Amino acid sequence: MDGLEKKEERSLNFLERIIEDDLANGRVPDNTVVTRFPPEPNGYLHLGHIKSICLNFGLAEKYGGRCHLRLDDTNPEKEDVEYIESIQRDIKWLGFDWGEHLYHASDYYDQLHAIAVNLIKEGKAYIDSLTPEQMKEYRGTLTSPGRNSPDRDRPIEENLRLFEEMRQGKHPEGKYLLRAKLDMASPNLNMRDPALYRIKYASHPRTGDKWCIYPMYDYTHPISDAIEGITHSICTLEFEDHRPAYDWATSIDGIEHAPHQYEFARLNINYMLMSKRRLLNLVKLGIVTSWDDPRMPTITGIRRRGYSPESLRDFVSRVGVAKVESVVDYNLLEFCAREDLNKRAKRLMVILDPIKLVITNYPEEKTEWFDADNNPEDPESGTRPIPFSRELYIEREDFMEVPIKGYHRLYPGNEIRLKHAYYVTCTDMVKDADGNIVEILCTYDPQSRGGTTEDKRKVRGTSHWVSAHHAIGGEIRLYDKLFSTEYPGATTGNYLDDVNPDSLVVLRRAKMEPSLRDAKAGEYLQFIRNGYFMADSKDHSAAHPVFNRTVTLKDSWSKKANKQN
RNA sequence: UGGGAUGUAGUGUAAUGGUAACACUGCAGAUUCUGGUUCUGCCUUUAGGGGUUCGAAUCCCUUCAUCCCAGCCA
Repeated sequence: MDGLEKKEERSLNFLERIIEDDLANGRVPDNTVVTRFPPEPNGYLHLGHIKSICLNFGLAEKYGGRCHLRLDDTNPEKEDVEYIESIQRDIKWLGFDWGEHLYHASDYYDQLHAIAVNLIKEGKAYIDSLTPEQMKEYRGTLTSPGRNSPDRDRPIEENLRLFEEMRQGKHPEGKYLLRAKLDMASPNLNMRDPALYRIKYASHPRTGDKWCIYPMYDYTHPISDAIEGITHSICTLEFEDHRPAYDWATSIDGIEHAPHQYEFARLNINYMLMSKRRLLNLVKLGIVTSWDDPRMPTITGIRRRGYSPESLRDFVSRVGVAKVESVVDYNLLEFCAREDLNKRAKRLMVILDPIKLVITNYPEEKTEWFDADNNPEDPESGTRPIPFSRELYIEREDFMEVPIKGYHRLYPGNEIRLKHAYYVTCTDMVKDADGNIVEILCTYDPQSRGGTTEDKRKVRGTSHWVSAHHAIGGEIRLYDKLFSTEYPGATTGNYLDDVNPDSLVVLRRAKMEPSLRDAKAGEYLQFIRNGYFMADSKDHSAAHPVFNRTVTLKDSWSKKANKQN
């Protein structure tokens, strides 16, 4: 109880404060907080979007309101149904539900058009025939004001006629533009007569060829928010300069409901890239195999890698939300993955880099079955039988002919425990002609059956193992960070220079517990002492098992060992 | 004197005029049938300067630093 209450006491972030203040002062219609997640369907959702999703859906949930999913599809040149579908799949996987409230900016094209016509009639918008180059020139610069377009005072009737002709497809792309009549001298460039509609002969994923004029973001987004009754429209910092445009659009005559825009800092993580454009580039260049390559920070990629939605949501909540540009440490992401996976992952024994171990005093044909814990963290998880026999595989790094200081695994004369099974002592080894160790010879203590002895003598090392006769083969994909520097591209200016050449290491000689044949994508696994893994959703099969490493286990030994050498 | 925003341990985020704190990282140690987990401890913080105040991370002035904006992208 105490713990729960303390959790509730956690201080509010700035958005929660705004909402609670609005609620307390009766500024929220029907006391219902309405937010929206408005992705543009021009790429796959990534970790950065998860923050926005959690914020928007989380805020609505916390205050008993609702959150809409609105696809911001105003630029048919870049958008695609592939993305529209993946976005919905990814949000659902994260565990959020927009219920009936799935919308598209394109749902409002008719209304948007009618409002634009009204604007023209009121003399608040005009058709401009400036070329893009001229537009740029007339716009002025950051430090100097712009100039009015010669078309700014075009008669209303003519504006109306030209806008209609634009709609009917009577003019080529770029010929005309509908612009709001605001202030060319504004220090805010977004207010220097922003474009409202442009001509684009592109077929739209939803409206097909109905339109050849498409509305711009600064016009569409705020009005869409207003139409849907959004109360709190939250977006990232770079839209701060657009807020005056937002406020202008939501105060157009006839728009009753006026939502407000609030900005927060987008999520950045070191060693990662978080822009759709650059992620798309990685796919196009073949640096990764696809959008769902397990090294990608896309939701679909992280999912395939083996992260759970719970750990991702936990990550976002730990990151917090503020208005300061920040870079979150990659370590926090891995911490969240491990913390979650530790509680839920099924433990299994897999030898990544096998070396044979023969127990010379163990009967040749005998097989014993031991019960292994499925998860020591979860008493409910039960046990599974694992076969043991005279010939086993252990991890090559679990043996050293000449042990370094502090090494308490297997070496000549040393006794270790084979997890769940017996104590074994190394008596000898077999080498090939080149002097490479090819086999380790041991004796076992029959009294240590099950992994403990009556005399309670201590063994410092415990190794995992698989029975050579029963083991299955398969492919293990060891993933690491896609970039090897904290800020990809920081030194050379080209992020491609910092791609980590070892971001994927494929192991094909691994030996696994037979039960792994039945593993399925979506099952959280821990290969004991090696890390967390998941069957690959595309390539895994019983005939050819394939596992992706989600994240390693924390490893305090290799650090120590490296320091010594 | 273009506009807008932001500065709290290495990294995130609290403290909203009253003892600067939590998490991650890092470093020690204890426990452990995973060198995992768990537990304990340690390190390091209010951008600078001035002012108001009994008292300032918080209010005021000022300096500095960083980020965003000149798409018919979102």
